[in-house]
Amino acid sequence: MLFGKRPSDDDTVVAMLAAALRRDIAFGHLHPDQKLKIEALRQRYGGSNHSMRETLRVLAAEGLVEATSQRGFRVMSATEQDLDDILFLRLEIERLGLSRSMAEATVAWEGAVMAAFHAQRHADKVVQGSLDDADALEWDEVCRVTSLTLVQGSRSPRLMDLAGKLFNQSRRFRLAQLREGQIDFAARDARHKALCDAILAKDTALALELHEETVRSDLGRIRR
Amino acid sequence: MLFGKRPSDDDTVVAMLAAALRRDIAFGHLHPDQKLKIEALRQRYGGSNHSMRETLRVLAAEGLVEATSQRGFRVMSATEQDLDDILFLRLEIERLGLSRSMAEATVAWEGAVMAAFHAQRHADKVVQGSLDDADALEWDEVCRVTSLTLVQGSRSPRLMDLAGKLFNQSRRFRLAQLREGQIDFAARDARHKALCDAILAKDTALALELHEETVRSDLGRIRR
DNA sequence: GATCCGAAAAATATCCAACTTTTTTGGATT
DNA sequence: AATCCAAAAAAGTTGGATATTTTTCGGATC
Repeated sequence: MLFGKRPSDDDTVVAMLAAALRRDIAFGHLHPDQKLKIEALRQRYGGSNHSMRETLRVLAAEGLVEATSQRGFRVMSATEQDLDDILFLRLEIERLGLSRSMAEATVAWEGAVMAAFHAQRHADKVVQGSLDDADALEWDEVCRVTSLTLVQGSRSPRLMDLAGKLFNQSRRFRLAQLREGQIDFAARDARHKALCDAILAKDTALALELHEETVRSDLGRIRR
Repeated sequence: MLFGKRPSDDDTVVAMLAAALRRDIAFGHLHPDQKLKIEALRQRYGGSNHSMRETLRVLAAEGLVEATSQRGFRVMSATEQDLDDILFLRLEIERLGLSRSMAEATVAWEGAVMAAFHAQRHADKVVQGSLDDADALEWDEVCRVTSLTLVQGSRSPRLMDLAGKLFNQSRRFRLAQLREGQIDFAARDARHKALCDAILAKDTALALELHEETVRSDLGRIRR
C-alpha cells in the first residue's frame, strides 16, 4: 500500500508512552527539572513500571530527560545555557549536513526540499492566528520535517539522527517563541523562499547563511 | 575522600551489564549484526529480562546496538560505511570541540591536556608487545580520556557527551587495528608530542591538523 | 524447482506483585 | 543552626505469567 506506515510507529507501548511524554515536555506540561516519579507517571500515562522505565531511558537518549543513577529521572533543564548549547550544536550539525547535501545534490533531494518548503508555507499559514495546541504541534512537526530534509541528502545516518535529536531538544524553546507571538512570519516566509532558491541555485554560502538565520530567529537568538 | 568514586559507577545492575556488553562488543565477542536474544544474554551475563532490556536500550542510545520495534536488538553493524560515517562525525565534532577549547583555554584545561598525554605515553608503552585483552582495554580507555580531554575545555556538555559516544562507536575499529599490529607507535608518539606542543603554543590550525591525523591513523584511514 | 501457505515454535513485549536497597524527609537532639 | 536518626518514599530488581508478533518449516500448489 502506498504510504504504508513504517514499523517504527506507535505500535508498542513504550513508543506510545514516549510520544506522549515528548509532547508534554515540548509544551511544558512537564516542566524543566521536574522530578519524574515512575508511579506518578504510570498513574497519568498508564503502562507498567518497566515500560515506563524503558520509556524514560529512551527519552534520556534523546536528551529530553536526565537519568541519574539511583535517583531516577527528571525533565532536562531548559536554561539559557541549555538553549545556547543546543543552538550551537544544532547550527554546526545542520550546517555540516546541508553543505554535504548540497555538495552531492540529487534531483530526488532537491524535490524533497521543494516539497518540504511548500508544506512549510502551508503550515505557517494555518498556525498563524491559531492558539490551538494541536495546530502548534502539527506546525512544529512540519518544521521538523523541513529541517531534517535539508540534511537528508548528506547520506550520513548518524548525522541525520543527531539532527533529529537536536531538533527535538530545541522544541520547547521554539514552541515558547510561538506561544509568545515572537515569530515574524513574514520575514520567515521570505527567508524560506530565499533559502529554497539558494539551494536550487547551488549557492552554498548563501544557503548556509540563510539557514542559520532561520534557526536563530526561530529560537529567538538573532545574532547581534 | 580524595578520588572518591562518582555516583555513576557500576552501582546498578543495568550499569554493570552495560559495561560488560560494551566490552564484549568492543572486542568483537559479540560480533556485528549478531542478534541479541534476551534469554541468551541473560544466561551469559545474568540479570532479569527487564534489566537486560533496559541495558539494551542504553546501548542503543550509545549507538552500539540497534533496536527494531517488535524485532528485538542486534549489535550495530560495522561496515566500511559505518566506519566512514563515524570517522566523519568524530572528526567534525572533535575539531569543533578542540578549537573551542583552545579559543577559551584555561590553565586548568592545559594542565589536564598535559596530564592526559603523559598518561597516554605511558599506556602506549605498556600495550606495545602485550597481546593481553586487559592491557588493550586499559590502553583504549586511556585513549578515550585523552580524546575527551581535548574537548573538555569547550564547556559544551552536549558536545562532550557526543564525543564520548562517537569514541565508543569507533572502539571496535580501533581495537581491531591494534590487534592486527597496524598501529605505528613511533609515529603516534611523535604526533602526540607535536600535538601537545601545538596546543600549548596556541597554534590552533596545526593542532587541528595533527589531531585529525591521529584519529585517522588510529582507525586506519590515513588521508593520502 | 520455485513459490506460496498455514501451523508450530520461538522470541518479543508486556504486566503484576513482591522484595531489596538507596534516597529523601521530618522531626528530635545537641 | 547544624547533626543525627528512624520512618517513609522512591528507585531498582526479580520471577513468573501471558498476549502478541515474528520466524521457521514442512508440505501443497503451480
